[in-house]
Amino acid sequence: MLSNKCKYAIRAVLYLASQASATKMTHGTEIARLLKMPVAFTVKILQELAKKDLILSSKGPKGGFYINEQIKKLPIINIVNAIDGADAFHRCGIGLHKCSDDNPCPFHETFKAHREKFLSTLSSTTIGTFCIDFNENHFLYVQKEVV
Amino acid sequence: MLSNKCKYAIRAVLYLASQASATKMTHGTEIARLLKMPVAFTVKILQELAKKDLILSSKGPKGGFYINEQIKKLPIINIVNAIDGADAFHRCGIGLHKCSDDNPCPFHETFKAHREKFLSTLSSTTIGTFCIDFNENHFLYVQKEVV
DNA sequence: TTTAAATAGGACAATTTAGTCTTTTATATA
DNA sequence: TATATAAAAGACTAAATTGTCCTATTTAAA
Repeated sequence: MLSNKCKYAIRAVLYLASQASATKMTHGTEIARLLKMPVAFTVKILQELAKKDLILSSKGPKGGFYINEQIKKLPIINIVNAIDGADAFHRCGIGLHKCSDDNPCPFHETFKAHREKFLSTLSSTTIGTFCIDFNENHFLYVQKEVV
Repeated sequence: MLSNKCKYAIRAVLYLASQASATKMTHGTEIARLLKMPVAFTVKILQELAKKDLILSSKGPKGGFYINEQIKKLPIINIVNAIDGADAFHRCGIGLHKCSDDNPCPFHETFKAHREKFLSTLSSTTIGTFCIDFNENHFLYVQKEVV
């Protein structure tokens, strides 16, 4: 459904949200270390998110990435759209491009229902929802083991 | 959710099901051509399915791939398990390996609920369900355009 | 029995995704 | 102002996925 890159992006933004009460910045390396994600790749993703105005950044010492009130109002789906593209949630479950409501594949109904529900949750949940203390919700973000 | 390879596999098996009334064999190249899928890759997938006893094959002239009554009883999920592995339907929506019912990520409930629904459809729908005439249901299988 | 048509098997190539490294630019602070 | 720290940018590398190609084996039928 979502690419690894996109999953990393969501986790990183959720982390930034958890730090947002202090309007504190965290640099990319630190975020990657805390969330146990690949360092250089994480920084790349953060830079991409910043360029697309989904997070904010500041260069130099004490710099890093952060979010503000405006960004807290954005839904999580914006991250998905920015990283995986807007059609990530409109593909047929068995890969038929011509599959549609009018021309449904055998799994169209059930698959669409699943996809749409997940989509609607991502659309109605804002980044601000996750402005809760990181330490309290550690398990939400951190990959404790790699499979 | 499913890899391209797996989607090709499902479409190929659905096609074989549509031909099963005549217990007719179709060779790999023909299946690929009819379903507009990459030829060599399709044949590879068919061979893999045959090796895993999800379809039957016969070498030589007039040979090809086909299914029998026993195979018609198998659920579609068996194809997914054979190609993508059994855990394809048990991964967290945002990639957290430690996410579970006890330790749910923020999207756990909604994602799981509908993933399970899709899984259950694939588990309860047998290959035999698709033993209907190919020509009548052409649009189900054929990729009419490549995006 | 020869031939041609098909699967079986495995090496190989291309593409996409995932990830690193190096250099440049901006900025806080000593 | 000098220095160190961090993002920005882009080239590069690695791994996984998606495919192709070639050779061997089996088998139906002329």
